[in-house]
Amino acid sequence: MPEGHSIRHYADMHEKAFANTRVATLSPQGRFSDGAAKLNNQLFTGVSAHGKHLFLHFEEDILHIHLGLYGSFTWRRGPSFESPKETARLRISNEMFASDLSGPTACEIIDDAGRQSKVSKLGPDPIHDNANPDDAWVKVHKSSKTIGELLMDQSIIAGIGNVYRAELLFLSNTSPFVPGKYVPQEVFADIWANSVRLLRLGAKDGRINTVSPEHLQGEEVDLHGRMQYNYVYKRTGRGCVVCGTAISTAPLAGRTVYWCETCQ
DNA sequence: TGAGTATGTTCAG
DNA sequence: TGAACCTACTCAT
Repeated sequence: MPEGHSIRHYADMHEKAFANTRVATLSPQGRFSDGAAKLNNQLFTGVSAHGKHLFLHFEEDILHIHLGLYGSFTWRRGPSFESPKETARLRISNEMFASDLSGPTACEIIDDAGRQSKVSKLGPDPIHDNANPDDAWVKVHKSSKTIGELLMDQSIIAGIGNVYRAELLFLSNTSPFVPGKYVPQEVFADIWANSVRLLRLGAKDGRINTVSPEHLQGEEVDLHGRMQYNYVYKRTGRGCVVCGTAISTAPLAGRTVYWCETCQ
């Protein structure tokens, strides 16, 4: 479930579980055997993250992980662990915890120059305390691309994906198809402020929840009886949480965008 | 059992 | 712009 909030969540988990301990690493699936051998028995020194990129710091190396669309971590608590699945790219463990990584787009050993190179290609990450949206605003304000495309561009804002795109645009009552240059500055400021708030909330909860308490009505449950967590994302065939209008969909920036034609 | 879908990125053309 | 790639889950047959 990898947008920026998940990466922050996983970073925090690894920090708590492994920081300042010596870890064992192996690659059950075999596609990262050399890397796992190099990391094995190193001191785990800390974590950093920017947007959807996770960096695990070891005493000699940095492990760069990007989960892509399918990647995930499975956590196991010791002192005795279940064996990792055969599909696990990497298991990291100490005496008390194990994390199993499967399906990542990237799992590679880099150095600090490599880390800086990757981060330099990314826009500000709203989840960071010192993130500055000024450059992102300048890029949006100059662009003839739609705001729905721009929000998916990691070099403008890092960490937003298809769910947050749909929800942030809904919360600012903005159509995904408005060109960036026609987005008012106060609307962009609203999108940014909500991204800061919702990415942090998602990182804390470990899942995306964008719906305000006043909209969390008892009847707002999905087919499985679970509470409603999104206003528009994947609500095709159901009504907008606020006004009841059927949710529209269209491909935009290679992904399906969801919006309410009345509210936005 | 197989098709379809998914919160993403990169590279070829 | 489209295809390729990585995995797990749901739904229809």
